[in-house]
Amino acid sequence: MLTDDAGSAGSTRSRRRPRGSLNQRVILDAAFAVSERGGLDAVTFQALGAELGAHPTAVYRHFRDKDELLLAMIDALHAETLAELPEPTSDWAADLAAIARHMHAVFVRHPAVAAYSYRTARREHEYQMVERVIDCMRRAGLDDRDAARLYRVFSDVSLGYSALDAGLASLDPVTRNADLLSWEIQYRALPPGQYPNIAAIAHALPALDDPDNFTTAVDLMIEAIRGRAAAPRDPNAPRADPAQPQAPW
Amino acid sequence: MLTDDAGSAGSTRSRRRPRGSLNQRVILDAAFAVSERGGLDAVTFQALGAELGAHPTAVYRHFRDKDELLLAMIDALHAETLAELPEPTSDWAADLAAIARHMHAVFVRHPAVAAYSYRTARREHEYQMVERVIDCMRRAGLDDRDAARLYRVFSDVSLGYSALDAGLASLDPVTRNADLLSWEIQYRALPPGQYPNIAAIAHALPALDDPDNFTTAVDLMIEAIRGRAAAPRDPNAPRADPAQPQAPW
DNA sequence: ACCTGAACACCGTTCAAGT
DNA sequence: ACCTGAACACCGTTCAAGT
Repeated sequence: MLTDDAGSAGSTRSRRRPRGSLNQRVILDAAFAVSERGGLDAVTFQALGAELGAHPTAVYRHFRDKDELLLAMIDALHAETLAELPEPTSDWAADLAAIARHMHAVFVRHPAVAAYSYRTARREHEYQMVERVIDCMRRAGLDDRDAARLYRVFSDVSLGYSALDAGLASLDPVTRNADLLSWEIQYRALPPGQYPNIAAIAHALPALDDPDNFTTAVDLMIEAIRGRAAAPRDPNAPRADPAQPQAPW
Repeated sequence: MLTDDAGSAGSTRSRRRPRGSLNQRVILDAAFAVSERGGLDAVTFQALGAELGAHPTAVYRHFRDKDELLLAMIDALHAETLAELPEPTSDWAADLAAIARHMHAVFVRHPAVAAYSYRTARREHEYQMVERVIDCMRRAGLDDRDAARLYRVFSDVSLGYSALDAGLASLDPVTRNADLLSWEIQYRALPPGQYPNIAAIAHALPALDDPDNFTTAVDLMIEAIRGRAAAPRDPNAPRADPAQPQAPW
């Protein structure tokens, strides 16, 4: 005997939601739905209210503020990546490439949120991603110090590059095409006298959004990690003072 | 005989600006001043008006809209990088590292703007940065196709990583410290049974904002570029169809 | 406990009006 | 040509009130 008028007339989303049916999961789904249509800027409390069939400020009962909602959306990206990731194999390099490729794919699929993902989510699924990358680094044969450093660098490069590609993908079509075309046309029209190197290789320039750019970056990182795992550490590199024992974590 | 009341009382920024003294240069300086104090969100037309001693909408005479202003700010970052960059030497690898390091330094110095720099500025100073990076790639001995691809990847990694670090730096102090501390504390408190690899190398984890992270990323890229320049191209890699001649750009 | 209504102090952008 | 004033359709967040 709810005041629910489902099935009758009314605009697309104005169905009234029964009391108590609002929760973080439902709100997150609504936030992604809105962001997919109009970008992250479209994720306003008013839009969420309309999408959910609730009052705009009802969301405040479930997320302290907008930042809290954003961090939950970022963690959802990590969750989606993990869900699609195949089990680790015996090949650390292949596993590392798979992690990066899947993360990139998920980010580009949800560009509006991904463009904001320089924030540390500090949530469960982010921890699990970290765990898997460090696992690869240790299996590569790196010592703790290199494993820790290169985990961080590999993750940051993958994240930063994915965010970059997502940022491009999340632009409104008009702006994005202007950015993309500037590489197809504008750069090839630059005066060769002033820009001789651009002119010389303009014929080979990959598109700004060529997905091979990212995979090449990942390949380069793995090649370099392989080299470092094989080579002995540079004796000139700064070292932790041996008089200070390692902390007992 | 201007209606200028300089020197008398009045609030910090309310000096009235003489007609005709507004231009893109002056507005850009004001925009950076505002963004340095309160982040990019603080760069509103009202704030610009107050900073300039002019009506908020006066800016519209000089920039079509806010996007146009933002792109000009990004190009200003490239200009600042170029201004601080030493002349190229005979060592392409050192030159490449210098370009990346200077760009990163400028980005972290202007974090609010840099966090938005996934946009292609399509302006003079961006062109000059591109020219210099491609120059290094060609001096490394790469053929046109590799020079073009690796220019793009190296630039994107440098840009993406710099934007990531800038994003972290541009957070308000409270939020930033929460993100930073999560690596100092939260990650070391994770259950070792569930996260064995994190636990194993937690003692060696670099800080989220450790500048060596970025330089390590640059070093890895250069090591891999050096490897590719030395090695003959992989014959199994996909190749352009030799029946299709190169476009005559 | 969960949600709504109304209010507050903001935004970017447009457009007619002033000088 | 350059700048101002007023208006429009929005924002996130707070808080008292309803159920």
